[in-house]
Amino acid sequence: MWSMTAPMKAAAREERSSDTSGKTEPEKRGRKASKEVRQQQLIEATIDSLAKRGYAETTMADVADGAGLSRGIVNFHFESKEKLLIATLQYMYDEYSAHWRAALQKAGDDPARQLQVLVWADFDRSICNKRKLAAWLAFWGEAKSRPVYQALSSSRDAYYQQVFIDLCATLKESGGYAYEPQVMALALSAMLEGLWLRLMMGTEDTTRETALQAANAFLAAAFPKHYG
Amino acid sequence: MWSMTAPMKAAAREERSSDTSGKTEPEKRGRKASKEVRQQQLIEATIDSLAKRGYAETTMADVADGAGLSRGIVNFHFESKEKLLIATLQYMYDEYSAHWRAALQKAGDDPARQLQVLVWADFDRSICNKRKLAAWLAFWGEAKSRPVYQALSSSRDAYYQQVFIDLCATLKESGGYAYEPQVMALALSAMLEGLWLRLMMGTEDTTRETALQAANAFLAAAFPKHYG
DNA sequence: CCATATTGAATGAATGTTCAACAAATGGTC
DNA sequence: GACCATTTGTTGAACATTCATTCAATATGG
Repeated sequence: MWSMTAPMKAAAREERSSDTSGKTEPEKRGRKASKEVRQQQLIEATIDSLAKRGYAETTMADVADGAGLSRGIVNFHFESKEKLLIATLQYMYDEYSAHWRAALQKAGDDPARQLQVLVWADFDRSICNKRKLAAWLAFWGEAKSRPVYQALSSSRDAYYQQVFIDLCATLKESGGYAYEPQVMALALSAMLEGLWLRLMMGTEDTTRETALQAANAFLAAAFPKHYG
Repeated sequence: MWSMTAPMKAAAREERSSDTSGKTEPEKRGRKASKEVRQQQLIEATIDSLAKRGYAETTMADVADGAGLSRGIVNFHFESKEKLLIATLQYMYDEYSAHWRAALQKAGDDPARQLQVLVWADFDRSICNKRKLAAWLAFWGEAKSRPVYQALSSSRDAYYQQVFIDLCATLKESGGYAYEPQVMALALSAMLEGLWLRLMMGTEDTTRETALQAANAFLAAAFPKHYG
């Protein structure tokens, strides 16, 4: 439903876990905002709640409170709690998707640079912040037992993976490497997800900077001719 | 509480998601089993439920049913639902911990072989199966919002990470590599967790075999003198 | 004034916890 | 070994709470 509808506007907002709700926004807030504005507001409040309380403890009341609205409002805009959560997941999926596609677009034609840019995109502040990562992880935890989530829950989808494979294949040819592109692409994308996981868990020893360092070390090791 | 108490017995059982409960076990089952047996039985039923229904939908009734016992029994052996879940997480943590330590013990003195063995241990059937992985992910999804889980939820703890760093440092010296041991250790362990994640999600393109292939490709790229 | 949005109390279902009754094991005594 | 008392384990119904959902009343904007 909300596929690709202005996801970057929200992305540019970065972390907003400190300000408790959308109240401070310049949008008309008190009552009678447009449908789209209210829905996005509620989705953002849902992400807040997922990040703060986890999936299991996220309640409709908490979402409504977080948005500064009344209890029944969520069932009006979204039919049920389940649909709200699906819409939220779709929203994050679209945002992530649009982000790496835009980055790739601007990267130019050099495949080595394209791969580098994709890695950077993963650790961009607009995507890779505690709030969003926590929300992703909350969904992942429920994905296997909910078929509806499964398709959307891996932010890196089949197409993303294919782009990785193609880039690895191109680099292999131009650099004369020995690996299988498919295998190396899996190793690389798995490492990116693993670094996300570390950041989500919030262990002190992993920051966005050290994660990026690790990713670069991997690139240098796997493609020494290109990133030496 | 259950730290290190015979975790391998359960590990050897492998996947048991098909047989619905512990009923078929030769242990005395009908009534009045020993405290430890009942607790382990309930923990296994909890893992089943987490894997099948996810964290949010796991109920005390489902756990009791899964173990073939009555409703009130869980509150007798564990004081509350929260304590049952913590005990379950502790149980899995201990099992994982004991598994890689035992593998490392048997690996001999060659650091290259030790690292290889640690990677293999991660994809051993007793540890790396759908049931256990799903349960891990269920806990991870709740970890950031629950301080109690945080320490136990990263199966790979600080000590594990230090072992990785030390091995990377040793290999760097003997192979004359350029990377920073700490950074490469992070990249490697992140990739392992990322591969787990892929396996948990159950996407068709990643199996235990392809995951192991990817891990080996990483080792070969990062330590060409040792795994060429 | 009509369509649309919003409120907040009422409702009912789901679920964790408690507990009194009951059953099985244990151990001591004859 | 038989008997009984005590401890320990188990059951299932009752209870209290939390929460998603519904909806009649109300407010808003066009």
